[in-house]
Amino acid sequence: MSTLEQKTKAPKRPARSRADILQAALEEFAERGFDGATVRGIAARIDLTHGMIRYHYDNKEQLWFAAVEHLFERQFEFLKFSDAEELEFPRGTRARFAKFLRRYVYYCAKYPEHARILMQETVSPTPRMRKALKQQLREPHQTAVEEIRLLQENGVLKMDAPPASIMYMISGACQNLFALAPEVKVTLDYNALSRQAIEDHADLIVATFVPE
Amino acid sequence: MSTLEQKTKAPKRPARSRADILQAALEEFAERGFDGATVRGIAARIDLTHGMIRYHYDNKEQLWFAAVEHLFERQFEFLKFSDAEELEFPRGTRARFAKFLRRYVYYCAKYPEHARILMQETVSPTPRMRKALKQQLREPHQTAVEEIRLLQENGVLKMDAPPASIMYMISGACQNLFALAPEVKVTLDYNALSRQAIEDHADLIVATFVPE
DNA sequence: TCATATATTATCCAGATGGATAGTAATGTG
DNA sequence: CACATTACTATCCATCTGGATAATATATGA
Repeated sequence: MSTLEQKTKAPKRPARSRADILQAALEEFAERGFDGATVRGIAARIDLTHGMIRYHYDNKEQLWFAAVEHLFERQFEFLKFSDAEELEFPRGTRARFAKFLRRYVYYCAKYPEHARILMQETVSPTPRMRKALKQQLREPHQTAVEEIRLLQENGVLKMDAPPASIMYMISGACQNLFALAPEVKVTLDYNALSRQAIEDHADLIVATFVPE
Repeated sequence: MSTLEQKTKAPKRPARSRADILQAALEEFAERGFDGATVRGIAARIDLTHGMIRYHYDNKEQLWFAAVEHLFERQFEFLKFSDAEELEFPRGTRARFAKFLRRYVYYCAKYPEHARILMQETVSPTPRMRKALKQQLREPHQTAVEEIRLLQENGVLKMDAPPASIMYMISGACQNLFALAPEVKVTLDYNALSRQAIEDHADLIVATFVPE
């Protein structure tokens, strides 16, 4: 029951939507980490006072949790296979895996803050953060591992290695170029977020991990 | 000219070495980011007062710079090929690339804070940090790209993709499992830093990127 | 129009932080 | 032993931070 939704008697609409605040929070947390991020800094990104943020969210940790929840919902929507696609691309097939990988590369390029936030927040999480990550990540990760096992059985993935190892190798291969895009620009003068670069990387990923 | 080194007349040896302080700084910066890290927190990790840190380093940014410099020196030493190895493994050969990749995986597993720090600090660096990264990263990155070009010409790397794309794909594939080791433990109950897991990942990386 | 629920502003506060400084302890050299 | 040099402690301070609260604005429904 978000305080941003108006209920029975609900005058005066908010100037900034819930999504605006959470996106600003994601960017601030991604850039500065949980401790480095400030409520005032998040507010300033969308011309709010820090009091307004605290009006909608009890404290910084709850805001972080809401932002991460928003992040995963958005990712789920982005990567989800439609009913038609589910029929066309059955689980465990090469075609499905290739399609998923390509879509995942597009996701990483569109929301590079995802990788950055996870990298920062999973280093030494507080008990509450551990719990949050368990809730948000455990199930999708385990189904991903199942899918990898299936792909191994079907001979699509020929690697003989622990599924966890394969999974993090591939996700790292997809994410890294975009999560470090500013570094790539400075050191190699390569614009990783250009349309062409994204397409090239998707091609490379598919060619590397789903050969033939 | 570090104030930690004793010069002509130099009584009273320091209780903590320069390397101790920089390692503590690296861990704090890796865990909490530049803004989130505190000088007092770094000092506390090795039982120093924050005054002592400021005695050796003028300010937080200089300390960060020294820590990153230390990081890259350590990496260079770790990955460097000895003279004997340079003879045995000429540039642009498959054997050299395989050896390098395996060594890089070991490095990532031993110093996971490396990937974390770069991920945090290259997101929106201040002008001074941009300059620092240029100085430390530009040259090694460009020689790495040259090596990739050579490997492509020699047919060792068969991928037809921009070298920057290949480079960040491979480094991400190597780093990710270890940089996110705490996450892997929580979500998949897989100990990425165990000797066996490291060896498995090195095998997987070599098999994937240097096939045959 | 007026009550009411929500949105927003303007403060205040205690604690932490980076930075500064004055003074003290230890140790090698002359 | 004195003295210079380095290592270290103990403070102090302005600023920023998360959090709290009281007053105000705005739009809707009765």
